[in-house]
Amino acid sequence: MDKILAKPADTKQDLFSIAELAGEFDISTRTIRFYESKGLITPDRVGTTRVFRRRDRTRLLLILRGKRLGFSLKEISEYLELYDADNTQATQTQHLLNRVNTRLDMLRAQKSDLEVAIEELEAMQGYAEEQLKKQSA
Amino acid sequence: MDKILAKPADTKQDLFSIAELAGEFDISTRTIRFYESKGLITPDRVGTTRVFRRRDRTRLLLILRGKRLGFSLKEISEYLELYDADNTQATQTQHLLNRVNTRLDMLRAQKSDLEVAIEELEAMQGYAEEQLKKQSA
DNA sequence: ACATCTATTGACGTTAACGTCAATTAAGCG
DNA sequence: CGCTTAATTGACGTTAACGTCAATAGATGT
Repeated sequence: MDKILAKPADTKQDLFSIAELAGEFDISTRTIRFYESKGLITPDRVGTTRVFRRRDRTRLLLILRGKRLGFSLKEISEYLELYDADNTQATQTQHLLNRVNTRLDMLRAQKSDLEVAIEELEAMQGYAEEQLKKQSA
Repeated sequence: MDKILAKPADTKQDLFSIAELAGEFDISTRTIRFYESKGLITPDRVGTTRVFRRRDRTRLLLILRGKRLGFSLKEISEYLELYDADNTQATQTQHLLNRVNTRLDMLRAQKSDLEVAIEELEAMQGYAEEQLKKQSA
């Protein structure tokens, strides 16, 4: 496993080492390199050493959130593309809008699934609490 | 691939073949057997042929929803256990309640992640639409 | 200068969640 | 009763998403 040492995060930093980001997000350096190999992030190099800027740090945040939401790396990479789309040409903007709307539909469907699941569990919770009252009475 | 034939679903059915369920939920029969091998569902047998009741049909629904929400089969199986927990003994009910609450925490965290993602995309949507207006003007 | 971190790359291993294929067995029907 | 269709099991293949390990190169502290 990687050490979680790395430089003391002096506030307002805008360059990061692979170890810093791994420590901050609690993932392995290998995972970060893997994401790079998949084109999800594109750190600069100083010699052979990777140097990460805010952009890739932000991308890592989005990647991890995407994972928490159950999306595959492929889906996440499509999601990330939305963030650096070209907005100078109307047709490009229109394409972006279409893709954003498609994504929104997916996320909203997922949200509605989630809400149903939550309601069901809340019902179970209510039932269980009621049972406990009865049984202790 | 499996044929999507199977019996005409006479309403109020409470027994199902593997092919019917596969067709209805648009998954392969192999997947259903795989879920069984993992203990997620426990169809009856008539000879060697699987016969599914409403219980397993419902479980399939829950499994698929769990998958849409990005949970692993292992997590889903724990989720399913909540549905057939023993509620006759107070200590069991208390355990159930604890596990339900743990699940609820997970789902609520996910929902909050989702809401942030949706807001971000809605902002992008608004921005893109504005751009298009400007460009067409 | 030397040992010690830290990083890089490449090769290979691993787990989950299926799919594909083949050999059998069972069921329905004209 | 053969024939076709449907179902079962087992063996093996596959893809995604990493982890493990080894060899090597740079940077760093003493």
